[in-house]
Amino acid sequence: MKGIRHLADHLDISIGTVSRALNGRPDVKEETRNRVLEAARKLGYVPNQSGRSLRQGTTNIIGFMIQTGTEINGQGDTFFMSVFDGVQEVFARHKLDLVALLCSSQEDPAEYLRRAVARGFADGLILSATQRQDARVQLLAERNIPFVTLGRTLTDAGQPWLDLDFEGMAQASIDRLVARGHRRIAITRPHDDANLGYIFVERCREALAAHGLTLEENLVFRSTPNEAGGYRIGRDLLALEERPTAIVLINETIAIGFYRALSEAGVRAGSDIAVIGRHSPHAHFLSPSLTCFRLSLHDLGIALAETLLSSMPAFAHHYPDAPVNRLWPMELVDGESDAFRAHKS
Amino acid sequence: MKGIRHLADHLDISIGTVSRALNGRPDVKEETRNRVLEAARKLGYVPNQSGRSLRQGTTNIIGFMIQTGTEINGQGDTFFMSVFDGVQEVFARHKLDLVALLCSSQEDPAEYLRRAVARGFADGLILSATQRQDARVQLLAERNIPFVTLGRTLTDAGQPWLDLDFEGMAQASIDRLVARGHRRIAITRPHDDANLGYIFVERCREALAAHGLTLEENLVFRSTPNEAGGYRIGRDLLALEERPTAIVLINETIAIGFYRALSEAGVRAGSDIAVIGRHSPHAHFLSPSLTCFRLSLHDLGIALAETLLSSMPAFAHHYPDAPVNRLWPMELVDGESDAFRAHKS
DNA sequence: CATAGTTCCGTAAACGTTTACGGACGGCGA
DNA sequence: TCGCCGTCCGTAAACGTTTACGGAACTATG
Repeated sequence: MKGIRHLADHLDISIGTVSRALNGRPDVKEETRNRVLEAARKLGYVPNQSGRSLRQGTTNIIGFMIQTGTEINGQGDTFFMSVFDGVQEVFARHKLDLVALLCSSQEDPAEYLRRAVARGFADGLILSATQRQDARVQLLAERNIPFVTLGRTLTDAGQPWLDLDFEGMAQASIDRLVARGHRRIAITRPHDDANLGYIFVERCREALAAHGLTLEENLVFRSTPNEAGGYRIGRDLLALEERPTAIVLINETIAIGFYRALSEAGVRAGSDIAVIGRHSPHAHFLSPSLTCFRLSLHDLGIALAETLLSSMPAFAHHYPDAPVNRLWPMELVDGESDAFRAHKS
Repeated sequence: MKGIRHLADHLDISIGTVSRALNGRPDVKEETRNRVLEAARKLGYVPNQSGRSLRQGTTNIIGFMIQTGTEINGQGDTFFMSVFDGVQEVFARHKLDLVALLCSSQEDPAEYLRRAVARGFADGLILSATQRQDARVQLLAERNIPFVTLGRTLTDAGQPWLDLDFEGMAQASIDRLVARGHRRIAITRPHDDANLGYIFVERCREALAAHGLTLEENLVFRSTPNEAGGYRIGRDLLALEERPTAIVLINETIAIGFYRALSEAGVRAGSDIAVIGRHSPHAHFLSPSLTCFRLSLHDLGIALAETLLSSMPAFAHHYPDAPVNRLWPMELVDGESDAFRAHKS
């Protein structure tokens, strides 16, 4: 015999009382409760997940969906590891468990998600790597599953979202570079349909326009969000007849490949071209160090968790004034890579 | 009304038949089965996870435990994403789902695991970031939960494991460097109790001894497995009175920090010191490119999955001759960083 | 002492599945 | 015609919990 019945027999009380004692119900004598808790600890009893969630229709599990294989999320492992840690800090307070739902690169993300929620796997979801048109959003909204997205989509259904402030990044980058004399500024965007690319490019365009400049389409580089993509951008940029004097890199890891391409051509960031990128653990350790936009991933995770919980009836009262939608600011950190000043033409 | 009962009512048959039809039992008429499958598809029916696993005591879920927060796993950016993808390729054939069990940096890994298995969360486990003494191994062995570890421990309990061939890496690195005239060779190891550190150091020592050389203790650098750790190693190494002429880096990401430290001192890998490291997506894109040990992470994931399944009674017959323990070979890929030859003294 | 209220606990139903068991039905051979 | 076997399906129990309900034992109040 296993489970709660074992515990009940051992203590010679009924399973109902055991359950009530463990769940902190008021109608159980304090002494009895202590006996139960003690025995549970000693016998290493932990309630069976399936039994519990079958009965009460809730799993106490929150799923963070990520897509495996590389080149998809556009973020490194360390990105998610840090975010996860922040999320869990909040969830721990509510006895919620975080698991990562891993969608294989072989499977359609929306279909994967449909299966996961139909099985009743999780009480809530966190979605990342949102595409511009993202079928997952509508799916969850229809099913009334609480969720939050890391990244806006065009198909938002009123769900809470957080997103990095790419508008702010675009504005600040362009402003700084223009102030330093740059007129021909290259930018990058992801190769896929990620919404952030559209947002970033448009805001760069506007920011340039505010300075009386226009965004040249051949200075918008599209690439996979990895080192190879950055290398490709570097090669393409260097092959231009008229090189831009500055570039803003939207992804974390592409700087390394970009540097390599420069290096092969004897060009040096900071000396021959100004480079602004995104922070990652290696940003400070490149040579020259990367001027980049940084954010606290841990705090981002905390905010994600709080936003999600505030949309779940059972937890909302703990987070009365959590904002539903939030642009997460990034901080411009000085490095050596943007030291190059363009001559006024 | 929901679930299988809904489906049964809709088709005007009993729930037992529906279940049998869906699960591919033989005792159901082909025509009935097709009607059921069709209706299930149309209504989007997916069996409830809790009900199913409560009844049959199995979840069809395999958990891959990883520890969140950074500096813990000691792997580079996309390491896990690639491994996951390989694992899933195998699991998909058996309708098994892979989820990542995320242990917060605030929680004791063994305690976390104890809770997870007691709740009956997963049918099997994959453990990574194994420490030299790892309480998780004994825990799972006692409870008779099928599992495989990525990394050997001293407390192995006869469970299947896979591990990278750090012996081979040590041997090949030392042999190559010695053949190129190096006599004073530095090596690195993780800061924590990870078993691979012990293995690697000892094998390097042996390999050196075979060439009549001794491993100097002050040339063994211990560091966190990240860029900052690599930077620290570089600084410490450059501060030595007598610098080694070569170094072997055991972690993936430390090369970037190491390069930075060199760069600040006007020293260049490949020209002034020979560097051998571990492959990661950025290895080819550093300047100079990193001579490193590479492995197929996707294939490693496949092997992990197969090894695990071969130890699970329900699946073992599919993998009759999967090796229980396996040293996974790494391939030495030429780069520019080890071009430096030491003068014979 | 009678009554009402409170405190605590046992009983049993319910959650959504799977599956052992048995029954209905039809085909077949003797 | 009778009995047997095979095919297909319905019935109900079981998995491990939680929780509504009711009842027993006390306590308080009059």
